Amino acid sequence: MTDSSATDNGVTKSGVTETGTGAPPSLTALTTYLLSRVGKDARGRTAARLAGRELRMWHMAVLAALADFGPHPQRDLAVRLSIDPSDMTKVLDELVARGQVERTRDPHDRRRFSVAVSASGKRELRRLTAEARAVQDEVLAPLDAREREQLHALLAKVFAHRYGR
Amino acid sequence: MTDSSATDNGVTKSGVTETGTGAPPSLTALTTYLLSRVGKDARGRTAARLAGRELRMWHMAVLAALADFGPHPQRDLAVRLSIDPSDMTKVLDELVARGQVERTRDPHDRRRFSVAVSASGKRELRRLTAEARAVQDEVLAPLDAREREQLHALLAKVFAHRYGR
DNA sequence: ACCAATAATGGGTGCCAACCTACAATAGTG
DNA sequence: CACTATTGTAGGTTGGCACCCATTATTGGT
Repeated sequence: MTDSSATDNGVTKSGVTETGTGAPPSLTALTTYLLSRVGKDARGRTAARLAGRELRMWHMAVLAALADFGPHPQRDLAVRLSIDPSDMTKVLDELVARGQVERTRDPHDRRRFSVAVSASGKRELRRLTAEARAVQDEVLAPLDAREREQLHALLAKVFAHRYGR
Repeated sequence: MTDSSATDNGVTKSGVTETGTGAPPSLTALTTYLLSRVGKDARGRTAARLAGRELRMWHMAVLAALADFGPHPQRDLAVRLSIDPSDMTKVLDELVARGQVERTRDPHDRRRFSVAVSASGKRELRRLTAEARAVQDEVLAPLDAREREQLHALLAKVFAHRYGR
């Protein structure tokens, strides 16, 4: 209690500073800490790659959602991805400008747009997922195939519990 | 290729909108996607709790580092945690104001501060880790003890590969 | 005694994600 | 038709995080 581990870091007795370099064990002991560090790293790396193609995460998410589930009313797309409708507008503006999604008025309700991914959008999505997988290989480098499966399964379980239906 | 899964979401034929609600499979298939989503969630929740105590992540990291490794020269502390020295100054200002860390001039090099955690700081850290563990229980709820160990071990391996030593 | 390097600080910048509000067009409802 | 709700849009705010630079005090070297 009085005595912490007390390495008495670098108190420079004789002038030489020996700084430890690792992360605090009381943090790395937390699974959530590792989770957020590694997750942030992964996110950062993929974001960097997407930026190389002038895109951000939401663009990819939108393309993926449309490719996976088919056309959506714009609003429902926002709901599905839990993004603010006004932000969705901006993301779609950009994707439309690139010709990667198409906004068409729903004739039965002219307030609504039906949003669909174009052929070019699908191609883009394929490129993006390729990049993402490359990042994945970087990040999961120290794990062998079986370990990767395990990790994926565990995360999927956690993910499904809160976000999956 | 021509035919996506095409659920033709909510095209409102008769007025009823049936919006799917899950995340796109082509994303959830990526381990890095799960990693960043779950990680972000974990980070967000803990951040929220810390905010309840008027603190942010860096404050906790600093307290943890000092508790784990003993007093640091301020600059080395910044290096260890990979934070900009000027930002470290600000974080420490706040912790000092709360009486949770102590800045004392190193008598052998009066440019330097030696930073140490106070008793009150250690108490705070204990509260914070308690909060963090609570969050962890929320997030990892669907996993049993063995699965949690597995997950932790896998993440630790990944983490160590880039950040450790 | 002088000079170059270093520690800490103060005061910025830019970026991004999340959120919020007001508004115009359109729809359904009594 | 009058009224209310909904859709998409425009615009702006906020908070965090990561940087970066100029300045000041102090050191160590020569």
